[in-house]
Amino acid sequence: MELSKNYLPTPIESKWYEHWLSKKYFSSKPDEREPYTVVIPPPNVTGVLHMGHCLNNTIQDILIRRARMQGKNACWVPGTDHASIATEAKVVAMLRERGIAKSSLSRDEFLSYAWEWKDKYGGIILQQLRKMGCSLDWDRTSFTMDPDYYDSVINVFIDLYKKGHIYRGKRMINWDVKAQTALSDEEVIYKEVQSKLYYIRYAIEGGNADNNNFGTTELTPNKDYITIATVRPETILGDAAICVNPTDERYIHLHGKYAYVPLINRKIKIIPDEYVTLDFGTGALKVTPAHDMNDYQLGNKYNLEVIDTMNDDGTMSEAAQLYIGEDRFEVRKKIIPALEAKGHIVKIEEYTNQVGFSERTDVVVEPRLSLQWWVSMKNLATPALDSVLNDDIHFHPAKFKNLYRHWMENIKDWCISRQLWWGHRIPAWYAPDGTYAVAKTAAEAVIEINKKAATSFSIEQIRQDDDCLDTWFSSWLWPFEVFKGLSNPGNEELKYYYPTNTLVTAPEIIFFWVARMIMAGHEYQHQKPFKDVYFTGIVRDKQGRKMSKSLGNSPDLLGLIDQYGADAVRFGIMIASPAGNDILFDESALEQGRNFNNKLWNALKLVKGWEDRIAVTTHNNQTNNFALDWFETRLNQVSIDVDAMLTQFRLSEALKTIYSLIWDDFCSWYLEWIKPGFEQPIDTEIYHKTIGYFEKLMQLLHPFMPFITEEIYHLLKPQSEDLCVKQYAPIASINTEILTGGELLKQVISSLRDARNKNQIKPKDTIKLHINTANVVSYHAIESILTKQVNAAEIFYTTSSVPNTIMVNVEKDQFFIEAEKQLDTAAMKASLIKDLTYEQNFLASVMKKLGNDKFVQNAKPEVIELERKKQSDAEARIATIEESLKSL
RNA sequence: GGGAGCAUAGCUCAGUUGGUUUAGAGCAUCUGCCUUACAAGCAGAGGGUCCGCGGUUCGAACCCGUGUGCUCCCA
Repeated sequence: MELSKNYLPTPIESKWYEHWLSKKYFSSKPDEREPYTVVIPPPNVTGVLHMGHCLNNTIQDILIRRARMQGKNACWVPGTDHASIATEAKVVAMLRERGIAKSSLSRDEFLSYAWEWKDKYGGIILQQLRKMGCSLDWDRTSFTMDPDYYDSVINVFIDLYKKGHIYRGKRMINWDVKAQTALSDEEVIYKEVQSKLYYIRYAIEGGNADNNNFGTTELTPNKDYITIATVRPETILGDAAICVNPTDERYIHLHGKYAYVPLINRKIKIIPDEYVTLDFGTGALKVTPAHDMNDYQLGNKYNLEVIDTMNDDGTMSEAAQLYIGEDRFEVRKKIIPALEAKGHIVKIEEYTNQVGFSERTDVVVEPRLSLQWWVSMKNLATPALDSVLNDDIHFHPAKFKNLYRHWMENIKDWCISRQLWWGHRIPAWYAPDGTYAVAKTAAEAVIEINKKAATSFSIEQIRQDDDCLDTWFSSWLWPFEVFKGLSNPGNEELKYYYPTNTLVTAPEIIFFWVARMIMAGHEYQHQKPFKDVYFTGIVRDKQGRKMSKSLGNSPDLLGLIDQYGADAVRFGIMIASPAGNDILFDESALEQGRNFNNKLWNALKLVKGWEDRIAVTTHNNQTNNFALDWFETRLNQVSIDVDAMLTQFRLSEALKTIYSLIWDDFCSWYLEWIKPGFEQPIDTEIYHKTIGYFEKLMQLLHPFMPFITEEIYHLLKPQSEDLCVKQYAPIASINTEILTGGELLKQVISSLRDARNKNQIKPKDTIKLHINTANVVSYHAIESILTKQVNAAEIFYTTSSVPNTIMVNVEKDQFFIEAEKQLDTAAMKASLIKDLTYEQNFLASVMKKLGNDKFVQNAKPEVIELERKKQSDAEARIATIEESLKSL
């Protein structure tokens, strides 16, 4: 069979994915094996695959494939999130393109468009995950708005409400006065606007200013009046306080005093708070809790009155006292002359600021207080905090424990209502008089309402809440609801798969999602949802910027897979991504992955080329035994190391280790050592053992690069099973002596090659090698490897220096290279002196330690022992070098 | 404003409870090679004040303090 020059991934990848699917390797059913469960962080149903998904899902696939090969029942559950805000925004945009305004549609009409859209475009991302080789159990695909799931979300809302964990409360929202609807933050577009900054003076209680006529008397600033600056003068009618920085010397004497709001003469307090910046405006801030996010916070802190001066349509309300029923911008125009007439205006400045506009109607958004639904978090947080602090749930890396603790200890209540239609509709009903009830159906609600209300209402009179629940209010149920943990409580699958094993996610959603899943797990299953949480980093571009649409720096992942192959992409993203660290994505890592594929492919080609030349030989038996023993030991050692790394979630490091085992140890050393000469036969034992090693290497690498490893595994020899499900064999204990021998051999070869290089001996020119060693026997075992690797014609053993040769020292052994080449004794001497200096300095540092009484008294005996060994080794090396120098 | 974290080779990062040969890897760089698996390759080499300062210790990249610079999360 003819193998292509380079590895061509595309046809091979689709072939194997289809094969694995047809064999149902990814599908899992409860059985007697130990389960290993991972639930996918459900991507947005509208999403397309980006680098973040690629990283996250590659990691999950590595964990799942390894578990499967370890004999566990591996179950990886796929699915998507309805992503209320993002999806609704996309549907609205799609409708707009077709010339349909959301406001012209009924809720049901809008939702039917949304479902249509979801069925058409939703879940593309799941198809894309197949391209990456993800071994998900597709029969279990879930969606957060599946009928059962939807029901469970509503039931959880009702349950938490009944338990007293859900309540209604006020919150600042973005209000669109034209559409008369609340907007999510994402629907507000900030634009730079040329505004005016008005400086307005307020009379201070007990001063000489007449709030109704400032112009009449001589006034002293900050005694008779205080000046504030604002871009929204119409809101002064809602002022509840004036705030100054406590360190501001201009106002210290005014703390706790009162001032009067112009035009309406409301008495308001002057309060100190760090929130106010000293150098903006006059350093005095008017506080209007009903109409500004930050002022509302201040209002809460100081228990200020909330005076809502605006109606739903942007006109002034009765609470404003003046201009009732007139539009906010009209009032802004009118109020200035009114203030001027009474002498309140000090000056008016030009000012540029950011103003929020409605994405839908392009009118200025009004921050406004509104009744929203909240989850009280304190009780839910306690068990969720404990389970992480006491390591019932392990975070990787552990540094996120601190962050988690800090947040959970200062947790704030969760606002769960969203002014959207796409999502789980809040199961609350309102009667015209404001009485409300939480219930599954209108029929149940009307009964509840009539119990509470003064008059009796009919079912037609009550109206369901228009809002939907926050997306996270459904995804916090994900780890158990994908097994129908709520819709079918205590079922067999839930018992078998839950708690799941590992959650792989990004640290930026530790609070949005991870913490809340832990809470929901404890509340509804009385168990943690997962045992380990692996936090990935954020994938950034080469310059360290976040990937974003506007920067256009997100690579086209499917294009990259086409170009480099999925294995190469998986390699590239994993090779430098330790847990919790951001990844700077660079296409050169993908190239490295592709080159690695190619290296594997070529190693395969080499080995396949021997197939027709297998023979029983005695030739070089001893030498080849050394190569076999050494590589087998090395393979076992690395397998043990890799297993330990993966257990500790050090995935990147494990991959690097395997990469180096294959590229360096297997290809560069082992294969070169056993490679027969041109058209020479290969020993049958060597051949079959080499095939066996190659198989084991493919098995070790398979979780990281599933496609090429499966392909090579089958090309090595006819196989009765697939690598994908081949079980790892237990590893024999290892003989470290042979590893030391191998290291010495590598070092000798490298040093001799270096000497050849430096002395400009051409690769093709042979040398005669003389070895002065106390260990002749051990050199016999590696003699033929050495001969081949340094291109020696002959090897001699000697007990003294050989004149007119190039001298090389490795450890305690001396090597003399005899070549047809003029010797550069000066260079040789310089090199030896450099070595000598290094050794002498090293010895000096060791002697300094050993000469320190306190070190000898305090250090552990094994540490002292080690220092003594360093000393004797260094002394021996120095002696060897000095001897070489003398003979020059 | 509140909190968390990072700083080691040109770049990206390891360095596992302070001692394992005066700090390791990959990429990049330099030198020599088209050697019958692979130039997407082979063989070799060079490159570090472990951010600055102070402290603890027989011993610090690692622990403590402090300064500087950067990043992220929440508001």
